Amino acid sequence: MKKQEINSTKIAQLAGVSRSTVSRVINNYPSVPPSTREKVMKVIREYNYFPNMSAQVLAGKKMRTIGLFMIEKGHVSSDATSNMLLASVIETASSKDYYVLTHIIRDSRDPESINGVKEIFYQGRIDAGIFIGADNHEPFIEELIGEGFIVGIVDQHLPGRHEANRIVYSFDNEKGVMQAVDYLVGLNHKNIGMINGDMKRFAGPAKYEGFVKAMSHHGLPLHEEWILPGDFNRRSGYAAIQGLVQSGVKLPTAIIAANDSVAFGAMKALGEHGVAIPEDMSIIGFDDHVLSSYSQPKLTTFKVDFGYMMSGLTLEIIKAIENHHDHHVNVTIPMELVVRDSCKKI
Amino acid sequence: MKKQEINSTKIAQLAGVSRSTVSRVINNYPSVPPSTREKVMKVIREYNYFPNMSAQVLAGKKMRTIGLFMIEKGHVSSDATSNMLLASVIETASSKDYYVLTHIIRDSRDPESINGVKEIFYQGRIDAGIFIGADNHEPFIEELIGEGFIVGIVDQHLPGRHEANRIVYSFDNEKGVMQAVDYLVGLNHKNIGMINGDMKRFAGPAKYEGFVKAMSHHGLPLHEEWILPGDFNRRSGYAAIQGLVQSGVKLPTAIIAANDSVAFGAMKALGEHGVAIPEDMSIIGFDDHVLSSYSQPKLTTFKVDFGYMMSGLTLEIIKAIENHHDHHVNVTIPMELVVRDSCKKI
DNA sequence: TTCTTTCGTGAACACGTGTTTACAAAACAT
DNA sequence: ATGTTTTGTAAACACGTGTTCACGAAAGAA
Repeated sequence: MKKQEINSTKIAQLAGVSRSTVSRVINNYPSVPPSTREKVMKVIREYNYFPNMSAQVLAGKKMRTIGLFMIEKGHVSSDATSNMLLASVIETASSKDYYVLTHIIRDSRDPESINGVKEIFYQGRIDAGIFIGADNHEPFIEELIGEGFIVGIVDQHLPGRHEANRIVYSFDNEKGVMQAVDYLVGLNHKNIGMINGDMKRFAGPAKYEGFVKAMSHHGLPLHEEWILPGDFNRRSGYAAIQGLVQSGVKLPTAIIAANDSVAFGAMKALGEHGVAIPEDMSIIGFDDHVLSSYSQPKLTTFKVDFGYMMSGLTLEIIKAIENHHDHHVNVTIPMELVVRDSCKKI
Repeated sequence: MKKQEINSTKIAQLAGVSRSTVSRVINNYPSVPPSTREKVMKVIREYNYFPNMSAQVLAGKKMRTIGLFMIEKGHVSSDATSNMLLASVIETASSKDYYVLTHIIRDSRDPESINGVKEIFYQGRIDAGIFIGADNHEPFIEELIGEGFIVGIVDQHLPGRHEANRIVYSFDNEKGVMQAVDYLVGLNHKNIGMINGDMKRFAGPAKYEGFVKAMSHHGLPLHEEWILPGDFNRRSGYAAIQGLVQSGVKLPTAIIAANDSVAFGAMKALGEHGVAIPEDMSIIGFDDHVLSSYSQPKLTTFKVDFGYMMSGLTLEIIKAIENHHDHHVNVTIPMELVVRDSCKKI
């Protein structure tokens, strides 16, 4: 392990200046004249010298590293989405000369697991952390914010919570569902049901709120038996329809699914019961999953720009790191209806 | 930014011992008696103290961080595979208390791009790096190994290259293709063609070697016009078949594709020309892509265990980091034939 | 020319930790 | 009771860098 033997002292000796001057050259101090600067730079380039990061950080500089924490509650989300989220964060960070430390949280209720996360922050491995897939108001995240760490959260919204160092980016789930209801009403639907997602996550309650508001706005009654629980998974969509059919109640003419996976599950169950889509039942999803344009029929859904979201969040995080004064942001991003073949005018 | 105000000196004062003793407690020195240890640990826990990583590294400890470099030559590989590779590395590293810094290399021929990679190594941000998607004998990787950095490479094989600090894990592409030929010969095929992958990558030449060897072993002639170039992408499989059909030469009765994507492209082109699979043409792929069991017909292919590969590679990398003596490994992993519906006895 | 200001740079200190050295106190052996 | 080993801990140094402070040299002003 003979590497890393070159340091700023050696560079200083070779260039015939003091170590301070080397440091000034590296950090672009204007006081050093061009002749000296070039003399030092020549040696630096020749010896492939890069300042040691640990020493720089110890001396007060930033790590230039962002932690990316992906919370995966049981369900393995090995789909293309998390890949895109990750790529977007990495590329955006990279463009600002920042690095990304990726970490997977298998179970955010396991003390051992969250201790590992706290360790990363307290050890000073990262300047800030981004959490993906967190429940609303996850205690250990609140604790980190309370300790003064900079935290970015995706798809979460805590009304009234605008503390320093909390950067929140969310999609406008509420307005999305309202738009979905508007669209279905425009197709003459009056009996509209919903399969929601996990109510502990932000998107669940938000979508519920939107549904209630929109139905009330159109003067339509709310049938409790058509508001089905789910957890954002395909299986839960399947189970919701199964339960609904087996309960024997009249079916709605349209269903809003919390996301495309749920919609796929529901479509499978509906197919098995001989309910034709969109002839007998219109269905609308969320997220514009890659498979949505391959399903049978092609799924009408809402397109959400994950790349835009993560890029914006990452830039805001970097701003928070570099600004001394405390920084907080709460951005809501609209989604866009993509009309395909799963809804029909009645 | 009031955090991180707690350090080992404070802990020492609060526990009524010297800073050295605190350090000894943290690093599990046997010389400190249980009473003292407990006294110190109590304060450490109470104040949520974690040693500062930068200071530890500066004092000689390891970063406990592995760089994961994903080389993406133009083609965006946003598929499930890279996600699994990443997850496997992170989980394995995490189990040994190591962290992963993920970096995307958009173009490994761009000097700016490779300078960014070198910077990560030379700054001491990582103890070792893993490269995914590298060409054989990529110059900047060789340079890093030459500098004494620990490097892990996936799916590469440089005969005779067993230098220290080079950890190579590859699938046995050569034997895989030989097995494929054996299987097809067992189905009475004699006219066997191949659509290969990028010859600059390891898997390309290895598969070609295997093909030549196996055909010769069975005493079958090598038809040069049936050995088609490709680059591991769906499009290249499509183009290969298009070219073959348009050239007017007699078609083989079976084709070995470099991977499943290539096979899918080939199947699409064959379908467009009215060639039925497997009736008129048998086809066999590699990698057991998630879509392979959904294609029409379901694709016979070779299953490769990426998780096993990355996990093994990561563990070996950690061994190299922690062992003082130089370490090198070159592991070849077999693949397993998965028979589905795309090959037929003639 | 002499005094003042600007410019350039070296010396010294700080950051937080691991480790080596040295030394006192306790335990043991005679 | 005295000499010897063991045990536990404190003080000092090292790691590589950024930054402050002070000071000499050069440039400008009177």
